[in-house]
Amino acid sequence: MVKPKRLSRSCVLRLELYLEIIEQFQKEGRQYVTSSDIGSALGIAPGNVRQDLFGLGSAGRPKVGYEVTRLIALIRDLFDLDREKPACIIGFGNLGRALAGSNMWSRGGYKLAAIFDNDPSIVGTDFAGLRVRSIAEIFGVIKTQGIEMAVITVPASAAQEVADIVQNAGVKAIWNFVPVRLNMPETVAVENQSLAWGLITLSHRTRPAQ
Amino acid sequence: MVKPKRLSRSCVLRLELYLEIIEQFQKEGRQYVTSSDIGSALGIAPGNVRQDLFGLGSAGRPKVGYEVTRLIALIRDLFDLDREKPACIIGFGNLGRALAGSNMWSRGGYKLAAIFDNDPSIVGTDFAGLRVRSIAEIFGVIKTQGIEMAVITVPASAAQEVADIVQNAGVKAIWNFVPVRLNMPETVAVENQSLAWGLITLSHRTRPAQ
DNA sequence: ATGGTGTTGTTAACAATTTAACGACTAATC
DNA sequence: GATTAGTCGTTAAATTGTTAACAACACCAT
Ligand SMILES: NC(=O)c1ccc[n+]([C@@H]2O[C@H](COP(=O)([O-])OP(=O)(O)OC[C@H]3O[C@@H](n4cnc5c(N)ncnc54)[C@H](O)[C@@H]3O)[C@@H](O)[C@H]2O)c1
Ligand SMILES: NC(=O)c1ccc[n+]([C@@H]2O[C@H](COP(=O)([O-])OP(=O)(O)OC[C@H]3O[C@@H](n4cnc5c(N)ncnc54)[C@H](O)[C@@H]3O)[C@@H](O)[C@H]2O)c1
Repeated sequence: MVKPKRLSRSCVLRLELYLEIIEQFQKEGRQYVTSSDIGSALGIAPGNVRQDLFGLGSAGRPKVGYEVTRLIALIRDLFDLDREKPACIIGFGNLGRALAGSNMWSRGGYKLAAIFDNDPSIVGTDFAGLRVRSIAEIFGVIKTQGIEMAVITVPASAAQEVADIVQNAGVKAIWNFVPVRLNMPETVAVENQSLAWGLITLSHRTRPAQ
Repeated sequence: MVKPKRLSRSCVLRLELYLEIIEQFQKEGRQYVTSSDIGSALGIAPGNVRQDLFGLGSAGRPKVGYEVTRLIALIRDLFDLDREKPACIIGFGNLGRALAGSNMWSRGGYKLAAIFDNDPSIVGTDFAGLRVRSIAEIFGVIKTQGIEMAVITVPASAAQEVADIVQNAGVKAIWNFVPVRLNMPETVAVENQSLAWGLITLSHRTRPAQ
């Protein structure tokens, strides 16, 4: 009997890495992986790996390691990756196009179900079998298609307005790429993908010692 | 006398948020901000803010708050944001273009000094006063322009090869957007911007309780 | 001046996470 | 079979990060 113990953010982050590397092992045809396999591939202590995996309900055999398929299933279930929730992209500019074409959707969890823009020269064009729709349709489409997540890649001036609309339409999660702090109720999970972080972090990490 | 105490990752993350919000206060014409101002704008306890700021060397006055200009200067110095290090983007596809056009460069730390691609129909085109150069020139350009950071946005198949080149050319930092774990020596700071994380995290956060 | 009030700098308690350790179990070997 | 070696599950310790608390101090009103 496993309690729904809350995982720390860093643990979730590691689990995501584990999944990635384990899937790679699977591609190489391996049936079992050990905590050392995972750890050394990732620069994480094997004990740390075991403890993280411990929380998932055990799937390992002493002397042999963890069964790859079972481990993948456990992590995918933890992240709810096997339920393909409908998602949409709002703002089909450079960033929106890059995200739409990214292979990140292939891991599951969400499937791209709609794209919106307000530029008449973009609306109506096709992308991977999806017609870019007018922003005017957004409320209705979210409702009828049951869209649960919205990727926001519009200019900063429109971000809050767009967020308000999708929230009212019933979206559960927002992935916000716009450098604006969205004002949203607690009930909506907002993930801010501030790329400036990466830039600043690198600048900090390579700062010459003083 | 302040020691070069190592900051935790989450502290760095918060400090970046502080900088953002303090600059906003500055735009509004304020000269002083209190830890409560910062905290309530960000949903962080004021004491936490003070403790983070404490490590920077004090800049605050009781009853008044922190001097905005001094605080900004301290954080910018911590992150080495005032030295505009030359950076380049490699792979000028959708993502490369979105990043090149992003306003994240305006905060400083790096300035976009070169763009590379290997597609003849892209090489030679202009972007914001920068000519997209052939990948063949990359080694020489990095050397002569003293480029310190490379943003990698090429297809997965080319990522490691590109990383090896820039590393040999003397780049100190790599911002890797490709879902591939780069094999790099310790001397190079690699920041993996795996967008899949955001996706998975949202899927996890909105997972229905079981 | 003087007392009141709000905010910092700093320390201490507390909580969470990471690291270490080790018994238990499994498979292989002799 | 017994023994050995390798790896897991689990507990405990150490480290780190967060929260709370409060004295010292600066400004303000009187
Ligand atoms: N997270 C980052 O650091 C990062 C990086 C790059 C871009 N961005 C942000 O992403 C956003 C988009 O960047 P981009 O380079 O793709 O810009 P872009 O101009 O190429 O794309 C914006 C798109 O949004 C559409 N749009 C504008 N208003 C709209 C509205 N009200 N409803 C629907 N669509 C609307 C436009 O027609 C355009 O197609 C910007 O806010 C930018 O700051 C962030
Ligand atoms: N981090 C994420 O989740 C995320 C999101 C979107 C895209 N991506 C990744 O970013 C990369 C680019 O995505 P995109 O949508 O911009 O693809 P894209 O095809 O639009 O752009 C790739 C560009 O790289 C150029 N290129 C190819 N080989 C090269 C080489 N050897 N040297 C220099 N340039 C080369 C191509 O000419 C093209 O212009 C992909 O690897 C993709 O997986 C990641």
